[in-house]
Amino acid sequence: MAKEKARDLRAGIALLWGEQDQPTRGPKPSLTPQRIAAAAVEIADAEGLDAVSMNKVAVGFGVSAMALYRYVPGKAELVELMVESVLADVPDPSTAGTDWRERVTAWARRSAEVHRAHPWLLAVTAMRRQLMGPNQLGWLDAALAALEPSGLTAAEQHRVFVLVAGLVRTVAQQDADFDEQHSQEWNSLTGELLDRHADRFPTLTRAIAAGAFAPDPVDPLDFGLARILDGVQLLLDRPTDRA
Amino acid sequence: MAKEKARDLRAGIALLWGEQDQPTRGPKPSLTPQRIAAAAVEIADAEGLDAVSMNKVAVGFGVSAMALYRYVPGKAELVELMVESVLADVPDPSTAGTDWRERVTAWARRSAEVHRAHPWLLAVTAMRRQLMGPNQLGWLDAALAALEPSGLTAAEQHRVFVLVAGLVRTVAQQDADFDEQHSQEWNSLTGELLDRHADRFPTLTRAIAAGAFAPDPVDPLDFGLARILDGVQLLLDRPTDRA
DNA sequence: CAGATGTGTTTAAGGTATATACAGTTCGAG
DNA sequence: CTCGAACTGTATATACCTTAAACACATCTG
Repeated sequence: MAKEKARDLRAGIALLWGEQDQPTRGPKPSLTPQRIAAAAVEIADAEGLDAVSMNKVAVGFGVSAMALYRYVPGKAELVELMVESVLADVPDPSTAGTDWRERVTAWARRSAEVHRAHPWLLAVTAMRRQLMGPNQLGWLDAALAALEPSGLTAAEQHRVFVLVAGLVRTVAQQDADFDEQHSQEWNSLTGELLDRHADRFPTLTRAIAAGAFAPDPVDPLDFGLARILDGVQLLLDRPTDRA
Repeated sequence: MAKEKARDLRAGIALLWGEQDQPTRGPKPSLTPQRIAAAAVEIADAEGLDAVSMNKVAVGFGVSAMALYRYVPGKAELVELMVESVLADVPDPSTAGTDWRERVTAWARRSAEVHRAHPWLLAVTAMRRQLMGPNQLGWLDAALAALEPSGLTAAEQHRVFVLVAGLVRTVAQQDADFDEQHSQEWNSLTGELLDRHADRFPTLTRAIAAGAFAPDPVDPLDFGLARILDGVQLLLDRPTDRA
C-alpha cells in the first residue's frame, strides 16, 4: 500500500487485457499468466489467501519461484489476475427478463455466488484496487444494464450499483465471519463477557435475549435487496426527491 | 488466515478487555498495550497499514521489536487493539433524539467519520474477525439502541444493523478508491480502454457518456441511508411482509 | 538479602517478495 | 547453415517480515 510499487501501470493493463505481443525467439513458454492465476486461485480457495505465495504457486508447476516473474510482473498483478479469473463468467441481464428488480436481483445473486465460492475475493478487493480487467468491467456493464429499464438517471444508476455491489460484499463478509464453529465460539465467549458486563451493553444484552443473534432463517441478501430496491422504487415514484 | 495461530484466544480477550492482573515484581513496564496501539495507529494513518511493523512501532519508542511482545502476544492482537483504540469514542444514540431514522443516521455518520480518519480500518476488518473488544461491542450496542424506537423485531433490528454497517463500509471503500489523482488516472486509462472496446461494454460506454461516473454532488452515505431506511419504513408500514 | 518474577536485548530461524546475474534454448537474419 | 539476439528458467542474494529462545539486568517479596 504505502509501498506504492506502481511498477508499470501499463504493464498491468496489458497483462489484464491480454494485450502483449508474443515473442517469436527463444524457448516456448511453459506457462501462461492465466494458468498461473488459476493455480493461485485453487490455493486461495483451499487454504486461504495468505497461503498464496510465489513459491507455492511455482512448486505446483514444478518450476522455481522466479520463473513466474517471466509471466507476471509481481504478486500484486497476480492477484489482479486471480480476480479477473474468478469473474470470467460475466452475467447477462437480458436473460433475466425486463423487470429491473429481477435483473438486479439476478446480478446480485450471481455476484454473491462468486464471493461464496472464493471468500478471499472480499479481502483482495478491500485493498486498493488499481485497475479493472475486462471481466470486472463486464460485471459493471452487466449491473448497469440490469438497471437500465428502471428509468433511473445515469447518476442514480451508478449510485444504486454501488449500493447493491456493497450489499453483496456485506453479505459475503457476514458469511465469512460466521462459519459454524466460529459462531459457536463467538457466542459462548462473547456471551460470557456480556454476562460480566451486562450493564455496559444494556441494549445488546436485551437484543440477544430477544433472539436478535439467533440463527436467522431470512436470507440476508434477500432482505437487503428488498429494502434497498423498495427504497429505490420509492425514489422512482416520488420525482420530487430526485436532484 | 490459514496460519490459524489461535495462540491463546483468551489471552487476546484479556488484553482487549484490560483484564490482566498487574505484576508486582520486576521492573516497571515502560509501555502499555494502549500506548503501543496508539503508536501503531499513527503509523497506519500516516503511511498505511503495510507500514505498521513491529520494528517500526518499537523504534518509535526507542526499544527493540521484541520488547513489544512483553505487552502484546503478537501482531494480530496488536491490530485488534488498534481497532479498539480507534473506536474509543462510542456514540450515544439518545443524544440524537427519539426518531429512529435520525438516530441511525447519526450513528452511521459517526462510523463513517472513523473510517474516513482511519482508512486502514476497512482492510483490517475485512479479514477474519476474531473477537470484539468493549468498544466494538459498544458501537454495536449503540446501533441497536438507535434502532430500538423503530418498532422492528429484534431479528429485524439485527438485519438492519448489518445493512447500515455494511453501507458505511461500502462508502468508506468508495472514498478510499477514489482519491483525487487516482480517479484522474482511472478515468483516463479506463476511458482509453473503453474506447478501444466500446462494443464489449455498450451499457457502460453509454453510462459514462451520460455522466454516470462524473463527480457526484450527492453524498453516497446520504443516498444509501435514504434508500435503505425508506425501505425499512415501508417494511414497518406493511406488516404483511414481516415473517 | 536472597530468589522469584519481571523487562528488554541479542541472536537466530523461517517466512515473504523480488533484483540480478547467469546458463541453456530456440528462432531468424545474414 | 550458422551465429547472435531473444527468450526461458535457475541460482543467488538482499531486504524485509514475525517471532522463538536464551540471556542480562532490575525490582519487589518473603
